[in-house]
Formats: sequence, C-alpha cells, structure tokens
Amino acid sequence: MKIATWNVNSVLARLPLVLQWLELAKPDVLCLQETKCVDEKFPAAAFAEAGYLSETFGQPTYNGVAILSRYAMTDVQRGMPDDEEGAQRRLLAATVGGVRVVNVYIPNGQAVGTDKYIFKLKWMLRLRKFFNAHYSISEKVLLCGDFNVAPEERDVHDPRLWEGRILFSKRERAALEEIKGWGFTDAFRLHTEAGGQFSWWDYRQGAFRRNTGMRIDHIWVSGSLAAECNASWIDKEPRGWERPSDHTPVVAEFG
DNA sequence: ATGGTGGATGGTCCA
Repeated sequence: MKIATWNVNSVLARLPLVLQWLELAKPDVLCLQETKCVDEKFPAAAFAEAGYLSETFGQPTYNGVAILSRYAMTDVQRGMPDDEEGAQRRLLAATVGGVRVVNVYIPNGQAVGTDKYIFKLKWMLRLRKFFNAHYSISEKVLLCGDFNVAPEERDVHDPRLWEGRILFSKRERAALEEIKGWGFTDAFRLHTEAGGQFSWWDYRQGAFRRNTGMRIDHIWVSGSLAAECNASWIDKEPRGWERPSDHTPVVAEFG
C-alpha cells in the first residue's frame, strides 16, 4: 500500500498536474488539501477515469480536503464531531484496506499572536482530543496532510530566521508534539535523518530554486503501521512543473 | 521595513 499527501492549492487549477502525478507515482491513496472546491464541482469523473474513487469535503474559495483511492473507502467521516455549523472544512477520514486514514489541513495561523494563530493552536488541541476520544492506539491509524508546522530545526532552511515565527514557533511545535504524543511516528523520519528535506517552498523570491523551504507536510502512523513502513520520501518533481502548487507530495509505502 | 507570488474572485482575503 502506497499512501501520499499533497496540498494542491486548488484541485481545479492543479487538475492536470494531479492526474500526471497519479499516472507517474501510482499511489493507492492520495490525500489532498486546500482543494478550494465545493463537492458538486470536484473533478471526480476525471479521477475515476484515472482509476480513483473520490471522497470530498470541500467549501467555496478556502480550505477543503479530499481522499482519492484505488480501493473502496468505508466509514467516511467529514470534520470533527464537535465542529460547529459552518466550520472550516479541514478533516476527512476514511478506512482503506484496513487502515484508518485521517487527512487534515491544519490552519496556517497567519502570524504569531494573531486571532488566526490562536485558532490554529485551539484546532490542534481539538485534534489531539479527537484521537483521545475516538481512536485506539492498537488500530492501524495514519494521520497525514498539511500540518503547517515544521517539527524540528533540520526541517527548516534557516531555523534562526524562522525561530518564533509562524510555522515554527515554540507553541506550534509543542501543539504538534502533543498530537504526536497520542502514539504517532513520523513515517519520513523512520527512513531519513537528513535535514534540508522540504515539502513546501513559498512562491515568492525563487524559494524553490534556492531550496529555502520547510517540511510542513507529514505522514504519521500508529505503531503497527510504523512496523510495516518500508519507505517514505518527498517527491520534489511536481514542484518544478509548470503552474505548480507551492507544496509537493509526500509518500509512504507499507507492507 | 516592505513586498515579493499565486488562487479565487470580481474587493480583497488567504496562504
């Protein structure tokens, strides 16, 4: 089983690239974030033609998550149970091949100390409580998506520049550790110790060319899945294609 | 210190 995550920054704008990457990488499951697309307009037919089923949880203009899968998805859950009416659509879960896949788009937070920053920290705390309340560590659970936090200094091109700033502040990293403390292992770090491995580069100032990026997209797994994880990597190629997303896919292979 | 780039949208907001 090959599972991937990719913040596509509009699934409609990125449709040709997503289809191209599916054909190239052939993942069994692809979790998408920032689809920016209501469910009625989600290009499910194009993905079906490529051999993928779609589950979607979108909203107009902002946010939105989806899961593409070669295999049937069951027990699809949209959002957290305690979401308020009209809440931002940032979580979609489904069971595929015995694996509970939880796809999240954690809030960006804008800047440290802003209302959006507080919203981000609260959302992350709710996510930890969501796992406490609804999941067992003995299950095969995979949490992936755009976490909008770089966990460690080696995940940031210039940690001194980013210290205390959004995506790398102490409170964000602590909130990330809280979620991880439920019982997750970072699949990527099972196989790679090296720093300078990034999943996102700002569109501005030639960040990709200069490799001034951050590793903020992640695939985390519970213990039994960690034991089955053969490989995990970041596929930088689509970030170099025409009209790219600012994020690139992260992949993990199991079994 | 500011703005830089891109998407959705049709003014700005968000990242």
